[in-house]
Amino acid sequence: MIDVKPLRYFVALAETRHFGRAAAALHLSQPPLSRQIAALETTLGVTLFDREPRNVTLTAAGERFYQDAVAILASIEQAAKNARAAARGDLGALSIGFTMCASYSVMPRFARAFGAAHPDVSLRLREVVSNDLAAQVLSGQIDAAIMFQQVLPDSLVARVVVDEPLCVALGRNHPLASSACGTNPAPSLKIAQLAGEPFVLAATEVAPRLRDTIVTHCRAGGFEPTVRFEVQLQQTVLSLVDEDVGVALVPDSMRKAALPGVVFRALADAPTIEQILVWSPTNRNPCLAPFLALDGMPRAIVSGDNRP
Amino acid sequence: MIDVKPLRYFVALAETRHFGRAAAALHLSQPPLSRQIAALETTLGVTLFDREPRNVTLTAAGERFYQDAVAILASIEQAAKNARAAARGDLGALSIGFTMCASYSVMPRFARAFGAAHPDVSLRLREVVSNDLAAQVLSGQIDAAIMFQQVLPDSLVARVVVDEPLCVALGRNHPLASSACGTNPAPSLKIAQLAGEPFVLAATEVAPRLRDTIVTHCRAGGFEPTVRFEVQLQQTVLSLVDEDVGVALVPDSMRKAALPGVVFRALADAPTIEQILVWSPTNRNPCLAPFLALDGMPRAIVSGDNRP
DNA sequence: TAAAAATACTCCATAGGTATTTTAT
DNA sequence: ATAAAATACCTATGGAGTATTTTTA
Repeated sequence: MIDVKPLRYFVALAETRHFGRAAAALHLSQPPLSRQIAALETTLGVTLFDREPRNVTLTAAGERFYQDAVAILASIEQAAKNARAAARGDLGALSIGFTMCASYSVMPRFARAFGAAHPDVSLRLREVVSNDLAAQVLSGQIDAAIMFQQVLPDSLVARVVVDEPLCVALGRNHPLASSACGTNPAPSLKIAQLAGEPFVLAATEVAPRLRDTIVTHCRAGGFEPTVRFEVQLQQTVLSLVDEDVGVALVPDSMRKAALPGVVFRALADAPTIEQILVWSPTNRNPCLAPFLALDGMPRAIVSGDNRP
Repeated sequence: MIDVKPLRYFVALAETRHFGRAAAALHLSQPPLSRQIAALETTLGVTLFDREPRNVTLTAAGERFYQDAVAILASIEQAAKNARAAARGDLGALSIGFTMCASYSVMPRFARAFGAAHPDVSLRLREVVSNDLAAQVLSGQIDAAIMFQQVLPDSLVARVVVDEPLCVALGRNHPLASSACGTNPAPSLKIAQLAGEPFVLAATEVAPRLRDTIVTHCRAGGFEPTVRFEVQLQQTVLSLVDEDVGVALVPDSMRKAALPGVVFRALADAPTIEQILVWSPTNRNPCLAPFLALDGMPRAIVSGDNRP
């Protein structure tokens, strides 16, 4: 296998077409250059230069080899740069899993900020329905996840990235929806006003904390919510409210996902629901640290160390 | 600059993830492999492997460097192959200049045969009007030329590639054209029948031998041709005949370039005109020899040695 | 404790230097 | 005759081998 040194010598000679000057440019005396070139020609089994006492020229094979050699030397330089960039986290890939609810709150902001700061890192965004995100982070399938606040394995750490109030979603024809008309801003609803309404709720296994928060708030208002429909996604919650089959408490950012038949109203003394960014502190992906260090990334630490 | 040896060692280790087995695969003992990898990491300023006593794994930077290293090693192999192919004349470029007249005779055949036998040689075909082809071959602008037979500089060699009879080109309304009707094959014309006709001829400086041949043949038929129009290209000769402004003797292969108003007729005792392939015996382009050795390439040697 | 990588130390192959010869104009 | 590349010969760097130590699961 041809070595890099002969390639560098060859390129220098091809460019000067003079053994003495090429050797000088290489900080080398002339004889070793002659020997290296001769050895290279022997290895290739090809004459690269036509030598005349005052005229060294490339053969056709030499011309071709020159093009290739220059490209090879450049690609070696580039490989070193790439390795360093990858070690810094400036080059590579980062997989982020997130519940679809996050796509209305922090995810777009993170994606824009990270993409601008690290254009050579491929950000692989994985929307998921179920709540196996923590397991995926543990197994290394994804580098980080954004999900509703929940109890995590000890080996994972997390940070709150969203803490938003819940609001009320009502069908357009619901009596409490029309009471908003004409008033600006519409007055907050009190949770007690929803007593007896059929509720649309996310399933416990998908978003336990969200469901707990809603149920607890209803109880504080003096009633037990009637769970008419149980779904997985907040988007589906709204689709059902849109059909006027029930009411719901949803994260405020879901207002972005408004459907024609859905009216949102603020909730007095609204409880908040947190979304957290979860990762493994043993994660070796150098792209993760820059992601965690993003400008505008909330700092609140939920548990453990915040360094990967 | 990183050397090839460390790259090979790195790739072997990346693929086995085991210093001992990688060293064995490299026909090497383990310590030098450890040292080379450590030196590579120092050079790059990057950790490529996470070493645990029973588990060597690539870091993110290592994964990236592995991709690049494999590509580099492959491109070095390829460069060596390319150089050898270029030396054999299987890879490169060959410039052939030719008069446009040749594009109706041998050029297409040569191009097809050469392209099939040497798919990686770029055949650069240069159509020219004037007769400076010999000068271009001498100066190295083109590797070979196809032209009408003519006197050449001593330093060039040539070979006849076409020797074709002349035929008569007449306007459709010419009396001698209509006499062909109903007879198959049309009888040959005798040159004496063209006595007194206005002739369209190529200029002496463009195709001296062709012009000489025509004039000589007319004289043998007992008349001196009246040169009404003098042009550079045989294509233009036919355009003028098409307009019925004169008659012409043209190489038989020009029948392919028939225009609507042109009728061709064979000529009794037709003189022939040769086209030659010209090259410099000192030409260093390895692609030239395969071209000269093409199957179906006529062997007749006009002058000098036929080896470049 | 054991498998495996890192380190210590030695040796030799080879790259590079100096002096000289060869070569082709 | 001369510029320039090739060759001869010597030196020294550094890569590879053997033996040993260190590491951590």
